[in-house]
Amino acid sequence: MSPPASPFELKRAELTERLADLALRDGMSPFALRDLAAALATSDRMLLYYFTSKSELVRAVLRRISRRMAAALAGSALDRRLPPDRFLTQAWSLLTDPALAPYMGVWAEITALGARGEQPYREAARAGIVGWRNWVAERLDVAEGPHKAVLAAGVLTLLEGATLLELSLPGSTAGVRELFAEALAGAA
Amino acid sequence: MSPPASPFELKRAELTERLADLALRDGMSPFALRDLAAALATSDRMLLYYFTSKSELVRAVLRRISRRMAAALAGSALDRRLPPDRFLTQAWSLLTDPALAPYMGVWAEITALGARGEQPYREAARAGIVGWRNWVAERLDVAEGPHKAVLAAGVLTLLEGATLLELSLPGSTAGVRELFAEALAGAA
DNA sequence: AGAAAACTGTAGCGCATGCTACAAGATTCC
DNA sequence: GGAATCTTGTAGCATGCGCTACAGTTTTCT
Repeated sequence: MSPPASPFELKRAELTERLADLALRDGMSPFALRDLAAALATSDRMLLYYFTSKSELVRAVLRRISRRMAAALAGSALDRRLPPDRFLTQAWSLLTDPALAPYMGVWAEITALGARGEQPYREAARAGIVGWRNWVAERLDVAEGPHKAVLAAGVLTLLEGATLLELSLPGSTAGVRELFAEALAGAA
Repeated sequence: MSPPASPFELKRAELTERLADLALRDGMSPFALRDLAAALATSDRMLLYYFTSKSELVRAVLRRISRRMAAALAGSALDRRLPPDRFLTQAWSLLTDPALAPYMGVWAEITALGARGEQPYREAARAGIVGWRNWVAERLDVAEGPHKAVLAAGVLTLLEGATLLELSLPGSTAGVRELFAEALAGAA
């Protein structure tokens, strides 16, 4: 899919991979080049050699995480079209699953920092939202049209709100999934 | 409501007030003592004298903002009980109003930083969620009981998701308010 | 083999941060 | 009026940050 991949690019890719691990574990905030280098048993000098600047490094890591997340979602049980209420239930379970918690944590960081306009997070947040919306839309078993777009945006709104609330105060959305599954089933 | 208020406390309160203005305008991230001091025409030395440490300063500002927001909401048109669908519509308009955008921006920062476990944001996020939920519950014209709690949490989930999505990508929740207003009306 | 290019280690610059030491004014209280 | 306390300015410490200069080593190419 890409040119033969030079040793430089291979190494850079490997570093990006391991940096993504760290970001998913600890978040993006405590990203300091020296600390990252220590965790990877290299030097900050090396990181800058392969990424030229920190913001470029962050960009690469965000891209990597986004791709990983897309892969995780693609490989999940949610691989076919479902009516809105059933999709909501399934997606809700999926996104609040502990296995995806690291991703949602990073996503929370991105949206909040992006909401404040900070680069490169703003850009990442916008791209993420569009990606999420498409992901939802592709899995909704609903006739194409404006209504479907609104439905997708609505489901996304719920999922976004729920993951953030659950991250901050676990249990604070108990029963909400069922509430809206019923509401959506009724509206269909 | 409190002891006579020493000059010290008065000055501290005034500083907190003006710091809250800055936080609402620029967010919490670029909070550096020297910059804040310059903006207030004082010195970082003074800020530390009145707040003893930066984290205490942040805590004071967050409290102040929370109180202001509560006051703004209490003084809004949303002062009586409404059925869920109508409340949702009204609250949605209120919270996405440009006048409240600064508050929602800070709130986004709090939730995201809190989701990552950073103090004092985590604490502030939890308190905020509980406050929001109570605010919603007090205005829902619904019979007391478990269903009301779920309903309040559901409305909160929608509002939380919508404000974040709108901050990151304005227009991304077009039509969603009406969608759920109908759904909630139907479920009642 | 020798030149050129790619890679990596060491050291440190310049800047920003939260915070402190110290002392000088200002205010209060007897 | 003088002592004690409250308030404020100046200067600077210690640390951490992103990043760079420079030199040395390794690899690649002809």
